[in-house]
Amino acid sequence: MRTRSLISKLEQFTELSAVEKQALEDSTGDIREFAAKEDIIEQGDSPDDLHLLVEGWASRYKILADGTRQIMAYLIPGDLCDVHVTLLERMDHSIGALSPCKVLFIPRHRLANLMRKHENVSRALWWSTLVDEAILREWLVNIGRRRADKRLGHLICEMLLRARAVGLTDDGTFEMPLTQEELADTMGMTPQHMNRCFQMLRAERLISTRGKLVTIHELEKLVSFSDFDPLYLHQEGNRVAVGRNPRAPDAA
Amino acid sequence: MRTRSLISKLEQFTELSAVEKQALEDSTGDIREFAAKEDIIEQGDSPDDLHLLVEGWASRYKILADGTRQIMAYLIPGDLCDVHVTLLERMDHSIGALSPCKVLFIPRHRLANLMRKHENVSRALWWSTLVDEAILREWLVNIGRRRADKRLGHLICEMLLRARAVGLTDDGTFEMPLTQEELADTMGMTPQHMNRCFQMLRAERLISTRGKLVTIHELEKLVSFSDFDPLYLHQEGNRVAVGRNPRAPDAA
DNA sequence: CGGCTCATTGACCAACGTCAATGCCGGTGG
DNA sequence: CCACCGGCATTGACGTTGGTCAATGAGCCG
Repeated sequence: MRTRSLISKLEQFTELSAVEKQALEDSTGDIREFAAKEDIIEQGDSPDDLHLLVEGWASRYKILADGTRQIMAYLIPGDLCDVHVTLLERMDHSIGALSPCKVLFIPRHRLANLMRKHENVSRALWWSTLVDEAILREWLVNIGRRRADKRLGHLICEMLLRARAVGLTDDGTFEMPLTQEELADTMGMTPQHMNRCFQMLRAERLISTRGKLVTIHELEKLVSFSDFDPLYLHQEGNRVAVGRNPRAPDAA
Repeated sequence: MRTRSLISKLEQFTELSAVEKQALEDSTGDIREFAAKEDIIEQGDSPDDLHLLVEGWASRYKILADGTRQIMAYLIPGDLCDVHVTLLERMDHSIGALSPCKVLFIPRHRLANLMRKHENVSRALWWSTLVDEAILREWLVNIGRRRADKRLGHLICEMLLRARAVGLTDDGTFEMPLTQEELADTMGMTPQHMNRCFQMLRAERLISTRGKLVTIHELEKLVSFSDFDPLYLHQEGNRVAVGRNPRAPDAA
């Protein structure tokens, strides 16, 4: 099942029948691999296929005139890169692999068929784009109104819940294949300051790291430290979910 | 024509036939007025009608636990407040009037009919939500990566172009019915600092203000000062548009 | 004339950026 | 096996942007 993680995510919104799942699976095309730092889609492209991230992490980003970068979204397995772009002639930003990635290509016409035949799948896909937008809004809040250390805490909470929804967590620990520089470019700061933030969170015993593995010792403490409210993720049973794992990790 | 500004905006994306325009107009319901600072939609609501802003400015915002506010979008005439919410059970943020507003209510079932019958209108409406999302991404870039004074300059450029698209500008001047505090809550700073930013832009002769009227003396200077690239607004003939008025202001 | 909201000012301070090293670690060629 | 290299993490000193606090003014309205 190459669409396992997508389905796992969509089922947070609505139950899908076996037929629907199969139809989704049957709509998929090739899988292509991308190396870390490679672009999956570049600004100016107008891709013919929908891109589904199956493995690895990627980012939506823009490069400014002065060469600085702003990352506007993280994509993890189960996330779609460009559900919509058909309507805008060209991408106004790029999507790049943050770690080695596997990307599933879904020809647009097959997607269109799928969505026409399966109302339920169609709604679930739209739901996922609405959640993406909600996440974007929350990032704006995060950058606009929270201090650097809380900002990092907030992001870590979010990524834990998102990773959990696609079965990529092991209790309070998950892999976050990002450099501190990438995180800095996400949260509007410098790598040096990002580093200081990590040290604060570690000193407060809110998180610890080993390589790219992050572990959150007591999610509730980090949640309240970071003023995190999972409502915006629109995950079913959200509030309950902060505390335990709502679904058994999928078998690999 | 109560949908004049919406149509004016949509026609940046595609020409609409007289029949389509009429169908859009016929789908509308009541108009309601809101006073400045009044909420049009509150967090937690799940509205039955689509809300189209016809007059005045409104904002999408969230209030944080510590009482601070983050504004995540400005809505001006022609903008839709909640094209989608049907799919998410409840609003994860509020929409409030910034100035006295007139809001046109469009019953969801009529909208659904309209979109079913008129593919072209449907596409135009989706296009407008995609543009909203693109704007949101650009705001993230703005807050994340630009210094306070450029941030303000960037926003002013954007609002000029958006206002122009719905016939609300008079050359380089337009009404921006916002307090400095609201602007500060938009761009992640304090009102005091926002005030300093205004003074910088005025000192550089990039803008001047009289009451709520803002005038941009030479758009090109402000554009380059603010590192503004109108691509993200996905307005037809964008690049040309920075400089002259692409359409004659609609007769009132 | 108060009383309100909003704009403006100035002194001071903290968060965060800048600059310039240094350390760490995994990978690679010899 | 080991020296070296390159990318990333970390550190410290110091500078700047923007926040805080506390007034003062300016315009509007009953």
